[in-house]
Amino acid sequence: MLQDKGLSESEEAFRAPGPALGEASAANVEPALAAPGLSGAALGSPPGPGADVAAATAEQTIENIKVGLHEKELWKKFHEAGTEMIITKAGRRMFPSYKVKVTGMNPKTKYILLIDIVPADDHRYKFCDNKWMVAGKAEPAMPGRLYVHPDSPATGAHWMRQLVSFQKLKLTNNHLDPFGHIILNSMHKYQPRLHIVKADENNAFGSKNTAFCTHVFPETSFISVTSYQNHKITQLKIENNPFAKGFRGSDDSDLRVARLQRWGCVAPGVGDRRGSGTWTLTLSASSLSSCLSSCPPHPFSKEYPVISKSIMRQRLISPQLSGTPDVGPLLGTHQALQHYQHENGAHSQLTEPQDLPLSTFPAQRDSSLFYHCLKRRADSARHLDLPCKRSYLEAPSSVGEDHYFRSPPPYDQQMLSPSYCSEVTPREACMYSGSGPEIAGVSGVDDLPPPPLSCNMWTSVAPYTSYSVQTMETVPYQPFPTHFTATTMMPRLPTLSAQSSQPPGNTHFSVYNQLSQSQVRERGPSASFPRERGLAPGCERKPPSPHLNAANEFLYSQTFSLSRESSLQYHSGMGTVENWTDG
DNA sequence: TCCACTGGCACCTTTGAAACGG
DNA sequence: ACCGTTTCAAAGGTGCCAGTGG
Repeated sequence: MLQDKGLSESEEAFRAPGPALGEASAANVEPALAAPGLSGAALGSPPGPGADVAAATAEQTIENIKVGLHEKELWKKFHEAGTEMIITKAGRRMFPSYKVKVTGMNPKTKYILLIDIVPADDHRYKFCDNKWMVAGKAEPAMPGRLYVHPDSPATGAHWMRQLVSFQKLKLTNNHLDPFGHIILNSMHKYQPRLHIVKADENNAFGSKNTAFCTHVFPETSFISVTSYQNHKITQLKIENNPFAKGFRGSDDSDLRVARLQRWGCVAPGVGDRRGSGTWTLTLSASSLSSCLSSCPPHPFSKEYPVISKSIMRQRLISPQLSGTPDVGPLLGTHQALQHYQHENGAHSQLTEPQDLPLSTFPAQRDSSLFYHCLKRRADSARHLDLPCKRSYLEAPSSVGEDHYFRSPPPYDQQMLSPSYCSEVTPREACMYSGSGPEIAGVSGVDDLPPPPLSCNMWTSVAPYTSYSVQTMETVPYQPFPTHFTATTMMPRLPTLSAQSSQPPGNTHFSVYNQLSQSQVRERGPSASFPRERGLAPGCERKPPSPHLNAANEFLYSQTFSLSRESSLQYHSGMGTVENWTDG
């Protein structure tokens, strides 16, 4: 299902100017790729000598896949300021957009790449005193959805040929979103995760080599907002997003604002390009004129940073900002504080996020690397039979994006979920959901009844911080003997992780999964699940490909497969763990 | 009164079809 | 007829802002 559009999108992203891939990706050059006949350049072209290719690809398993975050430096900039993502009813793209460079895939094997966004914690936030503070307990999570890359499934060669761009992913706060956008709660913190699922036609889900891996880049975490709270984020967006170019200060009025700003003359009312601003003019005409005349003219350059209206406005609002004579010292102080916290591990002692700016949260994970591999051994291909997932959507075909799926819910909340489809509304936005019985079977928790599937069960997505893990600077392959989920196991690294020697920018989490043979055997027949009940016309009109269904169901099932002991797997490795449950 | 949220706006980039020329 | 380039309009992505409602 290679879509030209998606391909061009990826190609465009690959050619787009900007920071190169982060160090993490640079380090992700796989030995397999360096094998004779399989150089990186050769991946996108017909392979070299067959023997070499065969030898190289034989070693390329799911755990060898490396993912590098594109524009890592940009992400880090946002991260340091506390990334915010606008969510709207109609859906808003993420910026920076999620783009990755993938290496280490088998060029001939088909993979599905998908993203889900899970709560980073169970707090609701508010922006107070120029920093994010906890404002209470999180609201029930929105129905989890997956965004499957439109190129999926595609061969490893395809994915590795160019950047994989998820820039068309959209976020919404509309609980009844009919477009399949990822639904989030405003003022909550989230963590995007990338899943790579093996989906080769000759090796589909259920075959003995089925596996998937999950990659988490802590610097991509963000707080969802309906309007920007932090002016630094606004400014970063304006400066870096081409679509926001219209808000870059480039005319005379903004020049004047910048000039005023540089000399400490805050003059609300100037710089409004459309004349529709409502700033209160606090400077007299004479003082304004004085400021203007006393400020030296300057060209736009980095030396004279552009000051947008948003900065002006927010500085006026914020007492801390309004008295600041220059943007430089302001930002410098903020960054210096963050630097201090990082350098001294100060934030590692702060257990109450209320006291922390957003930027300090991710830093707790920045210095740590989580990596795990789990071989999946399945002797049955029963779950290969993946009928069309039910759809609760009656979206027009033009907007029926089959690359959106429901995201796997957390294990613990699934178990507490009410019955399936009990409160499904016609416009319920989940496009395709997974199925239940096999999921329950996979869980391996035999004493627990299969969780009745319900849309309600998706209304809660556990924070990926539900389980703590230790710092792991090395990334050994480590088989998981028991049930495992990528959804709920996203670790909150212990606070001491900030003291790790691992550079923050070099780390991300990778989780590799593979079911045990016995687990698959215990799976009940898929047919036992009433999939077709409540099937919406939209599903029939545009059913997802079996691969996408499989991806969804696979991840879905992995969610259910978590058992308590699985979280203990995080104990293995280096480092210490204070506690394993999120208090 | 506060503040999260919404819809409309202007500005901009992107995209794709049409027009044009070699 | 084909191909490559240019032009242009529509579509869509931005942040801003006044208004709304809980």
